[in-house]
Amino acid sequence: MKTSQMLIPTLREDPGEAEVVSHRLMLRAGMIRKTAAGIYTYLPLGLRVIRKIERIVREEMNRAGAQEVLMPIASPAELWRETGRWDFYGKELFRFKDRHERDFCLGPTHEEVITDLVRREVRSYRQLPLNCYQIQTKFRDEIRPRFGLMRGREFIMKDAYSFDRDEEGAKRSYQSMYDAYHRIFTRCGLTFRAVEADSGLIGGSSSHEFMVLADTGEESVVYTDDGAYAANVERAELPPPIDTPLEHARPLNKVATAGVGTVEEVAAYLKVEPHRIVKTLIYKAAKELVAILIRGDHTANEVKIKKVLGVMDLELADANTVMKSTGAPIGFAGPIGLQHVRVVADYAVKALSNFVVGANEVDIHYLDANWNRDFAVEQFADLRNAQAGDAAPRGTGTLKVAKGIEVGHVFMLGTKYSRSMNATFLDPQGQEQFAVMGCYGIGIGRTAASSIEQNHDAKGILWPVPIAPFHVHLLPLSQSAHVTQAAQSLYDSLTQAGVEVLWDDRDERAGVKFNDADLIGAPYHLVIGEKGLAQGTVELKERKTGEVKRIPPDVIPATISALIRDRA
RNA sequence: CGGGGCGUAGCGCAGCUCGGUAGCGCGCCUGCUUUGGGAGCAGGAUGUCGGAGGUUCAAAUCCUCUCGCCCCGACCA
Repeated sequence: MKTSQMLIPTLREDPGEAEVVSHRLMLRAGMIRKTAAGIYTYLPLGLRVIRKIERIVREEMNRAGAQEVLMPIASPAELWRETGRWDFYGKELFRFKDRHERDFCLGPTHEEVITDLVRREVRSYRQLPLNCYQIQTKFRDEIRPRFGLMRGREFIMKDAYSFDRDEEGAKRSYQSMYDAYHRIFTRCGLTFRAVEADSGLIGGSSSHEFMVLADTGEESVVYTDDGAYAANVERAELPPPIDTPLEHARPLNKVATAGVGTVEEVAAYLKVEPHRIVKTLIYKAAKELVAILIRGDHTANEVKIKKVLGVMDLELADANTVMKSTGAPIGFAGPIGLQHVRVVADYAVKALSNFVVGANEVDIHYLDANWNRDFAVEQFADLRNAQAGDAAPRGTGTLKVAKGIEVGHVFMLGTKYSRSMNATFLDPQGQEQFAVMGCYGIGIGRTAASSIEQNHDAKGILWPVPIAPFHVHLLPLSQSAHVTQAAQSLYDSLTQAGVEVLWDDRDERAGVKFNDADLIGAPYHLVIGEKGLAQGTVELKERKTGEVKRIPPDVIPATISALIRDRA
């Protein structure tokens, strides 16, 4: 392709709206443009990358025995009402009505639609296992879309759904998708980690997230160096403390702590370590108020709290509610003397004695509080996020923390959807059974963005060969006849050899071409200049390393084909 | 939804405090020169100042409402 014939609107300056690297570079390289918040148009270069990733995904899905289908984007509310998700999915579901006032939504995921298909078409165990996938645009009206393709409201996703006769079969399907995901992200050139995850809104029993390790990631993962354990922080289970004898309890002691409310302030003011402070978080759990006790240096995990309390809705109480229920402003709540509020504490609190708590009075804290003497704890449980240095849940070692971008997620669904939608088949004994399901997603655009997060430098993108929009950027530095002729001949021979070439045929100065080429990030640049041609060579530059080789034009096609084959 | 910020030429921004001709850089168009890391000179085009209403002789500027966007927190591929 010639640059002059492609829409590649590169930007010299960073657009004001973009914060993270991948978003900035995709805009600057002319790959995407925003149409509305979280909704993007893919320009030719961006689309080429998307298509490359899709191709890899297709190949691996097919290899794993999944079949491609294409479900509708619009789906009727009835299906969603069957599983309860019409209400449960909430505001994130893009809803609309047709001319007859019937409710529809734009699909955020397709468990309902595929299960509806399968319950109609699958009668016998002989038709199972079945695994269908699609690559399609999804819609989720995210509270806060951000970071370009990283979190859009409209995005391209590969979603697959497996149906098996039994739990054993479902596990095999799950494993086969898990393995396929490994191959996909490896082929895309990403550094990633599969971690244990929570199954969230989709539901089901077990799940893994595929996390691309990058500082801009919105997720935190914990892992051990030996690789024996890796999980989303939200998910990582922390065991109860080993029963060690508590210190001798000192008398309870009230102290003035004027104007210091946060753990850091209290710690500094009273000269105690944050881990000797217990913070009391007042939550609204469904209709009732609950005090959650967490050690000062820990953070609460709302997913875990929801599970322990058995509620769906959980939010921190507002200032007024805290004032009313504890008698003091936020920052001074404590478990001692608290009325009409359940008290649930994290395991770590159980191992503490003589700690600091709020006194439910303005500017007052207690020193040397003890849970077994001064107040009643209804239950101790795992309520906090794992953090660096915690003991690993299973096996040996301590946990480390890293930031990650979730590019894929695999779930064991069990019979959650087949039951609620009555998707059954007849087993060999003629008995009706519910199909055992799994579902598997990959964010295609997010995968592209993640690659940029991991592969870029100050000048632009460094695409890995398999997903690069072009393999080679051909850069003739003059408009003279013999340079143009050399470019044409290289373009022809490379194209014939199956190499994808972007030919910068614009009448621009060398600097402009170099800078655009660095920005766009094709793995190889071919520079054709008068000087080189006079010596019978052109320059082959590897974008990533900057390494330059001067090579006679006639051996270029073979050289580049070999390089690309090695890295594909 | 809560908190913070921004909407002025294609892009990046100034002008707003203190009302009075709408500006700068880059890009774009024409010509000449130049041509290995974002050229020089000369000439030129481009604005409902996000929108609506109000105050005023006069509004980008002051007031009210509204829409959009970005950033920080609770959701997810």
